[in-house]
Amino acid sequence: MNIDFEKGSLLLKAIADPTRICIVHILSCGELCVCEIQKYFNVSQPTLSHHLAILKNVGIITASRKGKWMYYGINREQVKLLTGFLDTVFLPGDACLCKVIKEDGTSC
Amino acid sequence: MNIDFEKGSLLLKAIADPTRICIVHILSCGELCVCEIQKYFNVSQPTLSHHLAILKNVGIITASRKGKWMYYGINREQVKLLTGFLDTVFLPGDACLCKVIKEDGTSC
DNA sequence: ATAATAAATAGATATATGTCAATATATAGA
DNA sequence: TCTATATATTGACATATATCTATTTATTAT
Repeated sequence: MNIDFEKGSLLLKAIADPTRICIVHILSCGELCVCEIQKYFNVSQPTLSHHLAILKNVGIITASRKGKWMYYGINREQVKLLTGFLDTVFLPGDACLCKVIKEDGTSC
Repeated sequence: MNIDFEKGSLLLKAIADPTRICIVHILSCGELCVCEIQKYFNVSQPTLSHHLAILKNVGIITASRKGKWMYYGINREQVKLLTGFLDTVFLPGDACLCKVIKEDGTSC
């Protein structure tokens, strides 16, 4: 069970933005369409769309069209992957990469 | 108990980098000096110093000089703050900001 | 078909970030 | 005090990111 720091970083980067972390917070109570989400923020529609695309690309939110509206919602499975990743990262022990040295001499 | 998305984002940004998340992982087993940490990575000494400074600035790692060496280690309290922040962000319920609208009409 | 609404894409721009080489600072030992 | 070692700082540069306006695409209703 190797830790994928690249993948983990992508997940973290996706939520490491004030607007995006607030988006997922708002969505944690249930699905919302873009125009509903937008009421909570002071950003343009394209900017919001951009943030939603970033969150969706890493799988932390889902998107489903219902008529004219695109509904976004939290993907709890991916959230679990994220928290699990963090747990592993901060867990000391025999599985830590400080015990492993790769061929090039490094370990990460 | 308000959620500080700006502060949370700073914490997340600090670890949302492949090198830095690996640094904290390595440090999770115990304190190490810079030259020991460097063995695990393929980056220059100034670059590593820069990453360590970022992690230290948000309080996720500590620094203590011992003679010529600067030892860095995990700050478990700050890690708890981070995981607690994430728990709150993803927790649905009455405390969610989707129920709150500020004066300017937004909520985040 | 046409118009209206919802959302995404394209293109531009300013700022932030990660990296390195060169240099400076700090500490210990001779 | 001089030298060697450990780490930090500076300055430069390329890439990534967040944001906007303008436009396009998708869907529904008239």
